[in-house]
Amino acid sequence: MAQKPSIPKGTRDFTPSEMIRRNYIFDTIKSVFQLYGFQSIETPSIENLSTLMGKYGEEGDKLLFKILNSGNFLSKIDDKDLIEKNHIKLTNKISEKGLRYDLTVPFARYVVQHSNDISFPFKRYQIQPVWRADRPQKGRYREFYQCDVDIIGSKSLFNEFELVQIADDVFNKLNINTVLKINNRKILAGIAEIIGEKERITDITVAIDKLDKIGIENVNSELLGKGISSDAIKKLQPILNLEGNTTEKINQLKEILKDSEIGNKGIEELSVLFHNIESVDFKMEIQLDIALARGLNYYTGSIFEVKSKDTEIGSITGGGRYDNLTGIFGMPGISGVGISFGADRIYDVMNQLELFPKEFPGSSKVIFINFGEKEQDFCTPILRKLRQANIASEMYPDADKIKKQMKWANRKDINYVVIAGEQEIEAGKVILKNMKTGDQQLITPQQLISILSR
RNA sequence: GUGGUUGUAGCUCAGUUGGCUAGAGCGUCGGAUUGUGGUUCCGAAUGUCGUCGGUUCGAGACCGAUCUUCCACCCCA
Repeated sequence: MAQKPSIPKGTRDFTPSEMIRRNYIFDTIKSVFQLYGFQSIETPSIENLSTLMGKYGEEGDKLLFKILNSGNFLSKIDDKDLIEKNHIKLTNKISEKGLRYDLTVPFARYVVQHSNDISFPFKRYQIQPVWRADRPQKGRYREFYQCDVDIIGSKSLFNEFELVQIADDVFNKLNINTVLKINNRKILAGIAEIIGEKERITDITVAIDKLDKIGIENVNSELLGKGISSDAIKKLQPILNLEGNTTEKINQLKEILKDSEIGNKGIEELSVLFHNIESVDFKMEIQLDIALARGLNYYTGSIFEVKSKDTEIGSITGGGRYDNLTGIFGMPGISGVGISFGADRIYDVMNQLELFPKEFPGSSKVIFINFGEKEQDFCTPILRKLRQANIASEMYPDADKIKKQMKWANRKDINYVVIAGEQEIEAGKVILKNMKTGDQQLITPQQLISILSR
């Protein structure tokens, strides 16, 4: 072998046994989505950069994978631009397409583009890979799958409630212990307003998002470093120190935010959502978390995040409401809300906690040992009948040594082996061997089908 | 993007202050058993020591670059 081939940083190959587990996650999530009446769509991997840029904040733009224009992309570039080395300016001229960064923005684009064919509210799910030019770490990949569900064209908070139930269902089915954190962007906006730093909402939310991780002292010093007035930081302290259950927190916020119109709106929304949540039993823990901010710029109302309680992997699901994403594409006044399940992180959590079922129906139920041409001819019609009876079955393709064939069957976790050599064929029968128990019996092909049908 | 870290057989990893022919376990393959896997026993194969360059009589080990891994920051699923 010359040079070993490799794949780009932050990407992965998936082996058959990994795919069995990944598909288990995808299938579970998909079945829950369908249970709630969502329909699937797909969009292209690449979008026009004009669609993607400016939707994820400054940081997001940097993390977009950009695709070079075809042909001689330098032919129309001024020497001046090259010498200047302004990479942002130059990038705009040599690249007009990029890999999608999430599924929500392409979805908004899709909705605007297909608005004539959609009857709102539109409920869609979408399971596809996304790409981010981030530096990889554990649980952080450059190519990963998101499983998005969104309802667009409805302002009702019942949609938020549905999404919370979907999250609970998914993680119950996957057996993952989770906590769902809920907050509302309008409350964050209200807080910024009340403390007199209305314009600095992004800096403020980014800082208090770290409260859990770095503690109140460090949050304060980060805010100070960002140029937030010490007076404002002082006013923020009681908010960061909110305690009690959800109702108590909401009541305190009502008092704190009473002079902020947007803050009041946020509290009203939260109250409605939590009222709904209290009407149903949930297995996951659900909490109001004032410190939850979420980085994506387009959220305007409810925001969610789900964390696994038993690992350090970080958030495995996130989402929120966006009031004007379609507006950017020329179709204002359409509100949407959605959440996104991070399949790869869910995989990592389940793997780490050994939550995958022990046995998967990932392989054939039965395999025919191949003794040679004559025997193969004898088995072929039986094999066909088995498949017509919906029994996953296969024949080993070469007349290799029995030992090798048995070993191969064993490694593929195939439960039954059919042995039909000269003696069996003469009797018009086959040997069925149970690989778990080692038992074997001489039976007719008819009996074989009825036994395996059970 | 900033700072650090890692790379030796298919996999997990040893390899002393630079010194002869680079090792182990697991797996793979062959045999014991030419019609019976998973257990047991016996045997075998496997490496441009990530890559390129440098220092040295001599480099898996030291230096530089590059790629990759993981970690922190940033940000996020």
